[in-house]
Amino acid sequence: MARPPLGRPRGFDAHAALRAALDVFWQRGLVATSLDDLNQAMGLSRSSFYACFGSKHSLLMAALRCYADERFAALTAASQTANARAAVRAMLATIAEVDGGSHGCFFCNAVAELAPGDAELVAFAQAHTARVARLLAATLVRAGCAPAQATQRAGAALALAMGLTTLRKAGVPAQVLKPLLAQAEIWCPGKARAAQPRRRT
Amino acid sequence: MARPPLGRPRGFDAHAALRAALDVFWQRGLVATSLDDLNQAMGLSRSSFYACFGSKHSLLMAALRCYADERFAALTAASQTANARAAVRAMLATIAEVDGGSHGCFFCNAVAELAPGDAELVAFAQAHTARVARLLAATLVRAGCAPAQATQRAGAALALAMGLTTLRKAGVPAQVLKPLLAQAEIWCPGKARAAQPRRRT
DNA sequence: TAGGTTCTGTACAAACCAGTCCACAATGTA
DNA sequence: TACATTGTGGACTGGTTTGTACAGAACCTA
Repeated sequence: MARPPLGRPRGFDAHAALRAALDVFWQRGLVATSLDDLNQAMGLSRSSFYACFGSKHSLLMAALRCYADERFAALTAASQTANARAAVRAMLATIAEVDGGSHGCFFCNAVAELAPGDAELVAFAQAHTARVARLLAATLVRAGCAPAQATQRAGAALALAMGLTTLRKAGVPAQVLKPLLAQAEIWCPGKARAAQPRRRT
Repeated sequence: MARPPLGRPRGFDAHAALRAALDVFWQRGLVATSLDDLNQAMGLSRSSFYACFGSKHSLLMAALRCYADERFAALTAASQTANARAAVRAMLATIAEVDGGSHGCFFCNAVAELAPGDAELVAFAQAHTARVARLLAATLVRAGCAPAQATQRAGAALALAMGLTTLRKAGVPAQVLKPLLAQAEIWCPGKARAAQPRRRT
């Protein structure tokens, strides 16, 4: 077992090609990107492309999975910050990608462009959304949030961060958006906020 | 003045056709929708289409403006609810379109699919986003929020509501999303919240 | 070196795309 | 009725789309 591959070996790195394809998809949009665009960016010919990736749609799904897994890994790392409140903050900043360019979140873009018409994509999006929400809720609990509230607060915080990526694409500058993320900290218990002076009116 | 139009009158209602086109764009995606799709839905031929709308892109922009204006009118109506807190709630529900289908928000979809490559769309998106945020901030102020904080809270609430539309497209059921909207009410001053028991730890 | 296996460049096919053109139909005015 | 003006149906164009076919190159084993 662990046989060396038979025949002529590939002249390219499939994962590097996938990353290149992801960038092109991200920049130009999913439907708007043609196979010629992709092959040019990946540096391979039509036959190599089809032999390796099968079709445009399966390449798209592979790129989406690649992106989502990368982001989830970054999210997991952020969630392990010692200070739980800082971990929540880091996670939300990671989701919102406020320091990224103005192309928004690739996952959100894919969902907005293809759902609900693409069943495979919706199934993946559902699963990915769920795991992110779970991780965020767990971190909120670690920050002192009651489990019963954590799910809803995690969902709201996730929506807030995702919405920021859309606002970024809509032309709102990053420096305007960045402070908005701090508004989510109101869902983290255990800290006094000058912004919330009254308890009851 | 007010001359009767010369020559043969149009055999269709341009605004109804625009609405039909909007629906097709919304359902299938912007780039993925072809002129044949559109003309079939609008019930008109290629020449009539080009005579009336000029190009696919200008039809798209017209549909987007139509949609945005309709939503902004609904938002304005919601903002005039007597009770300011209820007005905020109604505005957020309007933005999130939680009771709509699973095709999300057409405006968000358009931004996600075409920005930042489409300068005309980005310019419009920026302007529309700004007017919505302004209206929301003003309503927050009416609800008792300090003007200095209202802008940021309005931005955060807007992002939350927009994010919910993306989550909806990602396959999260509406009944899960709907209660998340209530989390935004934490930004409305003047109400006791059982969810925020401690002031300091 | 010989043979089996896998990659790759190019040509090709069939469908689809946005947009143009033109003959003709339908209207108002004189 | 004759004419000017505008809308409409359908054919047409030149280009692009995704996907396939095939001949040959590159590699491993024996």
